[in-house]
Amino acid sequence: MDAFFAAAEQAAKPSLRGKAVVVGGLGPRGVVSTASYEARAFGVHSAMPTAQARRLAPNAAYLFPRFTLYRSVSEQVMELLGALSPLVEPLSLDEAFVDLEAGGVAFDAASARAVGERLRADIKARTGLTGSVGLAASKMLAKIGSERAKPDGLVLIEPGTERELLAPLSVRVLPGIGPATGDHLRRAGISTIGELAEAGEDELVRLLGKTHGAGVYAMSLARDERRVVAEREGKSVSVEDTYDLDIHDRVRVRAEVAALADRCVGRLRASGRSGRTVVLKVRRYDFSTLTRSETLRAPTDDPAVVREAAARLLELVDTTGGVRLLGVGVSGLADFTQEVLFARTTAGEEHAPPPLAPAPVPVAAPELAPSLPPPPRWRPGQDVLHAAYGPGWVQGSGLGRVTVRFETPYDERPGRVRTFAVDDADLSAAEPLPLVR
DNA sequence: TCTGGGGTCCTTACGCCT
DNA sequence: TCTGAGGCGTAAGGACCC
Repeated sequence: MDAFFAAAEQAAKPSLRGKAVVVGGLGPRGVVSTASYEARAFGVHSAMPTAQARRLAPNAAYLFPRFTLYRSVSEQVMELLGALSPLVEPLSLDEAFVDLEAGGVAFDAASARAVGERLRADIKARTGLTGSVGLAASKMLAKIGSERAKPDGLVLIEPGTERELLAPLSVRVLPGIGPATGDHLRRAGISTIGELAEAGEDELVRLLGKTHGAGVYAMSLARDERRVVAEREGKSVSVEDTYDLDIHDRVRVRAEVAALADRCVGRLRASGRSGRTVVLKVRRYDFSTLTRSETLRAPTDDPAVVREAAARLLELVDTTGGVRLLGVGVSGLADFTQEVLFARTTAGEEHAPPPLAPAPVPVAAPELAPSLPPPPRWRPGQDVLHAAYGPGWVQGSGLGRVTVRFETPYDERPGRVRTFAVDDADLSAAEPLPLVR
């Protein structure tokens, strides 16, 4: 999908169509998730601090992400992909690999192109948004093709033309070559994919290590044998928060870690899984990041167990000077719940692991501890419903007032703007409307 | 007012076991 | 009994991706 979050917001909000839109964190430490193409013209791009974006594009609309909307659009698109092939591998909400051969819908360049164009039309009709398609013989080339197809295009890489196409491109277009590896290679005098191929496998292995070097060399020759795999199971679950101001108070740090542990377990349980390794992440005032982890004797989904492990890990780290980020994660995921696991071990195993301390055998599902106070009520971009004026979205709020624009995805023209007291009884939060009726 | 949140994978180091 | 190689699990950090 092209500029996915920003495009979805423009589709939802007629007044933003054709305008610079920036979606991301809006706090003092926020970063840009997605900039509309109009905003990119000002130099705004993903991962840029929002503060910097505001300097470059002060008149753009700045919106919080609305993941429920993006997820529902994503599901619609994935459904269309599923109709093409049983082999669909989602990479994120807005990107997926599809094995057209396995779907039996394409057998040559012409039929693949036809399928791609029909898919783009279907995506547009179903979601109102544009997507780009890359067609090629491997994942790597399909991905490079789709990048070159953006926005709103299709690129087919003919078999046999791959190396010629890759040779002049920057090494940075290859998946797995980021800023660090890119710099590393540049210092070795390698900046294009052609130079990568010329350098040879031995040299790349020497520069980048065995796995990475060999992988990068293969890609430079357009060799990529990775299969499209559907339904990959997640391997970890984590939750983290960056605070607007560094936290210095150790008591407060402990409280935040406990709350994060509960949120993490909430998500773990929602996915019906349990985990064995608890990870605490701390980013200090100077942006140095460290992790501490502890592996339990058995997987757990008990909030108290995770909370206590995280608390123990916190005691291993020095937070004087302040912390800007805290995170709690669980990895080593298993499908067994603790109850099932203990039922198994007590049933017959000779060397059943001793129970965790504290004894984790839950009688009833333990309750999650209450979390911290919710964030401010009205966030830019948020959907609202007014008793008299109907559906709209929050343009901004402050000084006890909230400004709302009343318009829906189905309007052709921008809607009216009105301002209310933040606690106006007629105004309530609402769910996003579908982009297409 | 520099630098999010959710992930994956790889490398290195170390202790332990065979 | 000593020594070494190799495998494995664990821990920590870093690169990368969207």
